[in-house]
Amino acid sequence: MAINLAHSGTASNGAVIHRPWPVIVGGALARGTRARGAFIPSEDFRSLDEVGTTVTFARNETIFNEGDGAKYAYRLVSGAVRLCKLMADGRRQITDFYLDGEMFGFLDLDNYDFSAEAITKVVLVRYPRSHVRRIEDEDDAFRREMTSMLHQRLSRTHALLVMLGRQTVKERIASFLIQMAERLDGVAEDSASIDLPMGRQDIADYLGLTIETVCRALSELKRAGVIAVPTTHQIVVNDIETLRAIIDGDN
Amino acid sequence: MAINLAHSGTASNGAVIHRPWPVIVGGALARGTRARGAFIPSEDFRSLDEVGTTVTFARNETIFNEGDGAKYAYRLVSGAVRLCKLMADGRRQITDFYLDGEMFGFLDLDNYDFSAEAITKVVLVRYPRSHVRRIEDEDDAFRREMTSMLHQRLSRTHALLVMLGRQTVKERIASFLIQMAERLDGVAEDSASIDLPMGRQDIADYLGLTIETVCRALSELKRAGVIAVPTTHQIVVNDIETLRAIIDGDN
DNA sequence: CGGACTCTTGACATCTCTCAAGTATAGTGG
DNA sequence: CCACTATACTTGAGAGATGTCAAGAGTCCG
Repeated sequence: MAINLAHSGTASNGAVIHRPWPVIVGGALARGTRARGAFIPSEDFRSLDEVGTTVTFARNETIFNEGDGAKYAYRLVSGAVRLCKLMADGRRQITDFYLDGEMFGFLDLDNYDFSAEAITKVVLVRYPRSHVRRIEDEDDAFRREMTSMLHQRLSRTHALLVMLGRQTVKERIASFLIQMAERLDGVAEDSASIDLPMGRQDIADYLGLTIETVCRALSELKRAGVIAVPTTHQIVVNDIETLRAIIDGDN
Repeated sequence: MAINLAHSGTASNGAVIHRPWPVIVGGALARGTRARGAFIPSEDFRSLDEVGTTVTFARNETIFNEGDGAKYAYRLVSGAVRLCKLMADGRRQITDFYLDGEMFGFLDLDNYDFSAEAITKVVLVRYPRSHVRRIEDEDDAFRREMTSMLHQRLSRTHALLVMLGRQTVKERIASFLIQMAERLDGVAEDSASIDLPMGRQDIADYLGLTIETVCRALSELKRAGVIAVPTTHQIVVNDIETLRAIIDGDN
């Protein structure tokens, strides 16, 4: 087995190509596609199906760079992707993570607005943007779906803006954990196990912190019994209420 | 005279209603509507003209609140507006400023995603969203314009994300000043005078800082001769090259 | 089993915030 | 038009939080 990552269950072998659209269990899609901010395709996207090509990227490989001509749009079959902005001196800000089944690269204009990198080994389906644009022109429902995705993105970005500008370290970490629990797992009633595909440095670059600060915050939550950390990439939330309380400003 | 603000020249009297579309001097609109991130209307928006109502808000008045039903879209005739997100305990993050001639409230879904407040006395034209949606359905060019505005907003928000997550105080202030110089003034060859409509607290809430930190950073630039501050709301950039160098990481 | 990488922890430095006082500015009413 | 009061801005001193540097522990993968 290659990498000890969360999404291995979905399959990282060739078989996945026979089931290109993610299977949504329960009523998850109906319940909250937008609320959860996950860009999971609806019926409208099936018209793209025939023109998709399956491609694979290794861990830490670059899928495209900021400023590149936006030739393709992508749908994640398995694995996880980070979108980032780089500063001249190497400082990095991750603007979003994409997980299993989500779509990206559909919304950019002529050039990509940021780089996309594979966090784990990644399998994705790639669609020519020219084709996407044609469908956009022809199909009202598809276009509405795209606009809706753009709104979701903007809304998610605004939430991150508040985190970076006005939240403390504890609050950011708590927000991040709950966000990931909701996106990865879905149902998080009381206790949830989160399998994080990304490493500590990625979390740090997403939350505007250093890796050491992320570690310390997680350790503190562990010490307080709020979470358990069986392995580096697995986090068990024992007490989600405390996490929620932290977000609401109870330090 | 009421308020010592930048945009008094454009007129804050009733006469402005006879000239509802901003007059763009020189080639400013053609040169850089998108590049500058200013949402200045194009021809496509004229179809809205008949249904607009002029309304006025006093300084610090709320135009709408986050979560309110998005009944109207707005175009700023004169004055300045801030969009903000509030946390339960009162912490505030400003996500964007809107200046003279720009449009806002067009892009939200059913409910506004943030509050809008008048920074100065504000004159704006208000359009019913139902009408906007109808035009959107009927007019391809208009719809494209809206999508383009949405992209601009997203791109601007990403830039702010990098500032909040990874830039130092000096870098943020320098970025802010250059951004404002470009948006308010346009041509900033060597030295530029910026008339800031917003106060220090607004700048702080935009850049994720405290008001004291903003003051200190400005004072330091003043001491170094990079800027002059004739009045609180007026900033003269003496040495834009140094500002640019600061952004690129030369501290 | 071993080397490379990632994560964790500690000690210390630095930066930004907090609290507090003083100064300047703007809007109000005489 | 001026004086007054409220508001906004500036500056200082000290506290607290986060970053930096460094070492050690853990984990992954060949």
